[in-house]
Amino acid sequence: MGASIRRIRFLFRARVCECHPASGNAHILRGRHNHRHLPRLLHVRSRARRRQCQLEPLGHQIRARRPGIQLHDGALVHDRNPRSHRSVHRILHAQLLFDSKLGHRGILVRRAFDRPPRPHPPNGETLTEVAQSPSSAEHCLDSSLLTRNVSCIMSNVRVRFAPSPTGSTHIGTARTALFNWLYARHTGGTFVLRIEDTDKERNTQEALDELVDGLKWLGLDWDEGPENGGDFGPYFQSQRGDIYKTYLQTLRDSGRAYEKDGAVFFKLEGERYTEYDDYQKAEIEKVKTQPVVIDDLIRGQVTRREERDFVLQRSNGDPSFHFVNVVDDIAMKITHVIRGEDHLSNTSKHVELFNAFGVEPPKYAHLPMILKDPKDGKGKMSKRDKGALISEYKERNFLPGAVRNFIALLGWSPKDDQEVFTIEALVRRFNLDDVQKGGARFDEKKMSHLNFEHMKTLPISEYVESAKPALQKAGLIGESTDEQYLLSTLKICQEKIDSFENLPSFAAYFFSDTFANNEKAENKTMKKGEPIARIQEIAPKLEELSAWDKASIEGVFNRLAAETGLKPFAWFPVVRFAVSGTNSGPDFLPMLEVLGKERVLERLKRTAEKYA
RNA sequence: GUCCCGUUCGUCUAGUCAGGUUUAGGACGCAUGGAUUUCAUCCAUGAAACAGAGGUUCGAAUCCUUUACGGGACGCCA
Repeated sequence: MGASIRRIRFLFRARVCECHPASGNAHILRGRHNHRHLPRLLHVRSRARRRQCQLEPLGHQIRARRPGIQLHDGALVHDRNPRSHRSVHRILHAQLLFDSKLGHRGILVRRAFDRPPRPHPPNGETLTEVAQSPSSAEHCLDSSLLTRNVSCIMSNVRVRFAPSPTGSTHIGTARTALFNWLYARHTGGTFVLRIEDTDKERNTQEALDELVDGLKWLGLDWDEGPENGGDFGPYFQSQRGDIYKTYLQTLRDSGRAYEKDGAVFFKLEGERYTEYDDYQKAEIEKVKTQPVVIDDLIRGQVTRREERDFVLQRSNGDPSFHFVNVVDDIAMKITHVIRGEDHLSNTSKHVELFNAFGVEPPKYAHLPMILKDPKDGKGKMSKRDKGALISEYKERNFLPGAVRNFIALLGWSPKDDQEVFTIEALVRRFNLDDVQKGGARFDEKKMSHLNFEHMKTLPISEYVESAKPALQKAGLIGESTDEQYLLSTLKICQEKIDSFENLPSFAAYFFSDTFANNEKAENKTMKKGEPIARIQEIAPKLEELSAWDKASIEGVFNRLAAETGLKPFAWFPVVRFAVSGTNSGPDFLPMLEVLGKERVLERLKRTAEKYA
């Protein structure tokens, strides 16, 4: 057992018989898809389902190419190539699709480990088939199994999030934190929070508090760092002065650091010359160094050359960013550095430092920038741009899960059609391989949409809790509000309203008798036809009702409709307007039921008098 | 200015590494229509992209060259 899979190729043949409405002819869609075409496959499936056609799987094969993956009875047991995570997901995902969506039994096909990877496509290869029971594929997908298997190999992963608390927490900052956290959780590694507060002038306690609050709000925790401690502390750079002194001395001893104008500089190796620099507008000393190669998990190999000595310690005695960053990464045994692309050009400095210390640099992953809305100008998103601050979403009562989901999708893609992710699914699926290279632009509409998707699936008890702050802020609920009434109100609002921010205006009339009338709705319903007659017809019948539930209320409207020959619709808008002051809201009958007989009758009466 | 990174519908993206199954897929947004019952909900349908030019190839979104455009860095900020 334990044959390693060398090539994953997911082949699929489907026969879809669809009756084309125009021609009336049945025709056949036939497709063979490799693992890159999962979306296509899903599309065919959903189209078949929509047309109520039959989808007939003709068979499929999975072959694996990537070295270092082993499948053992369908389970992942070994993985040493980081790129192969993606492949593993594909296998698992493919099986899920076949087992649960298509109702087809998954077949895993693999071939011997020692076969040459070429030619492609392989002709006439003998494939060994290993039949999988559907349950075993499900078993593969079980997150704990995946996490456990991956973590036992990758548990040496140590990533850090190293913010500088100089202001409000920015969405890009939050994303860097999230990606680091996801990578740590996905691999079973360690997530370190390190505070880069070497600039005493600009760091504030408030900013630090906000940062910590923001991370917690997003559901991110850290294994080592402030509040939690750890073996590599302290985790505030301002408290690590002695460590930096020691490391600086090492560089001085080896002749890689020198003092000039009271500051300490790093000494690059190579021939020195002076040149006029157009950017500095001055004659500057430069060094002909050997280029350094940055091994970037997202961008591949990036070659860059550092040509000027840079500061390690400022003349006031404080160490500089580049220096402390590298020293801490060494001292904290960081294995992967995941950060914004704006650091890519700094990385050559960092690699030079790692080399000077004789330490292997970590793996780098430079995330694409989040760009600002062109309306707001050009360039990367800044703290002043609309929607840029995490605190803003918190204040606007966005769900943290939705915000997390959205920023995860800013630069990362699961490679299939799924968009709504729980935090567990994110951990399971996240991978640096699937991070985009190009910059992403922030789309507020999509953020709201995702928020709505999360709101819809929230269990009602959590929904109520999440809704409370917004309602309280608007003064609609208080100590005396009946919990049961609140719950039934929110239950009928949940599927209709797309943000808690809009909830007060949407549902004010449930909690207060003094709601405003929507002018447009008033013109539409009260200024034409005979609205008062409709109210006067229905009110007495509703009053007679002994049981106040949806069915009984519906019965009243239906009976009246039968008597008068009108449709129930003749009364609905008028009654809705009378009780709510608008023409939109939750489903009509449940709304009346929740409002209660007393409120409904009172408001009908009030409206009839007002418009008489 | 120098160096580095990037570029698929308006936006987020799939497909690019291993060229052919693609009529370039999905989602948001937009438009139109529908849902005995309003609607900010739901459903259906539609418009909408491989930045340009060369090359390699039987075949290029995919490989190569180049131009354009966008982004980043160039601090005793982080």
